[in-house]
Amino acid sequence: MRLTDRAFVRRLLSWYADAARDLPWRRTADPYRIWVAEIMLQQTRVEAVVPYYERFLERYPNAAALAAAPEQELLQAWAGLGYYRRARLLQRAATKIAGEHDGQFPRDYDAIRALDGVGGYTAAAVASIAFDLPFAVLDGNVMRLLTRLANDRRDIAKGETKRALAGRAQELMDAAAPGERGAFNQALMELGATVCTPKSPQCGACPLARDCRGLAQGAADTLPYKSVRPRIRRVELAVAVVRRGGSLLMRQRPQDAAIMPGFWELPSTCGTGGHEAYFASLGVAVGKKIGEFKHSITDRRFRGSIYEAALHRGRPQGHCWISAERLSRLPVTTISRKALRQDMLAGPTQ
DNA sequence: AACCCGTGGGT
DNA sequence: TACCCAAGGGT
Repeated sequence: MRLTDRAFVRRLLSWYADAARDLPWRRTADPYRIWVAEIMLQQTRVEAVVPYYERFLERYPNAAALAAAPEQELLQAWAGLGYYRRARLLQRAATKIAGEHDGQFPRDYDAIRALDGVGGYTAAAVASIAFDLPFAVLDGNVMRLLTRLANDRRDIAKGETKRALAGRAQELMDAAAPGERGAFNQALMELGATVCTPKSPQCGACPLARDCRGLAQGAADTLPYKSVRPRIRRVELAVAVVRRGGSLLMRQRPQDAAIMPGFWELPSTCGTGGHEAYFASLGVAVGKKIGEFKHSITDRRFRGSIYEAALHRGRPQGHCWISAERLSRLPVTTISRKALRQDMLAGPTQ
């Protein structure tokens, strides 16, 4: 007996009613708060978002407050969450809401989709969760779930496959009743995130297991198939910690930098060999190595060495002395925060 | 379509 | 250790 789409929806919602995690953004009906959550959740795990979410909303409780935020303060609130373009696009969209929409969050799909930083996924998520509109989401969780259920071995890196899966997700959404749309989308993603996981899926706890063709073929954990493999670039990095009293020598990344524009960082240079020469050109004398760190940024793998250092000449071009007090209110790159943490462990110098 | 953008946790 | 990949979007 084939599972009808309506039965699929009912079984999934029944499971979700019991199994849904209690998450901060599930305790509100405010479209602004739901939107902020969805932006933070883009390519980012729930556990990483939670500590940022409440703090961010306390600071920026509505679109007008977000639109008015100083950029450095906004980036500081986002620092460590990654994909920093999201923060700027979020603010641009908030300005649009405060202006063009008169402070009212747009209530139809096309207007939501037109907001900066909102693509197909986020527009469907906000439209369904905040306004009960019948738009199906398609994210990594849903693709994994659907390909496993159908034992579908098509390549999810291809647009054609994604369009087909989006069509299937929308068919299922069309079987959801008014009042169920937001929960249905969240239930699909929740099942993908907690049961139908990429590795070692918990098929014994899955409400759809007896209708899963991937499981029947013993192949659930080999799906989905994705052709593209990223190529990894390895980068060596040397970082200098220069202290003067309670201040640190820092520099600000250019506004047009590809990575982390506008963020503050310790003086640093790529490559293993020539870091002394580079630091010398700044007037910085490198002392002993006080630590190491690792860090990944998308396809780059940084291995860093941290050096204690001193400045003899004047303050080098483009660098500033920043007190710890002021630094706490500025956006600092994660690499520099890791280096400073290591420096503190090595023993705070004078 | 292909490439770019962070970060942390799981295996 | 090395790799995978997550509630994606912009260009």
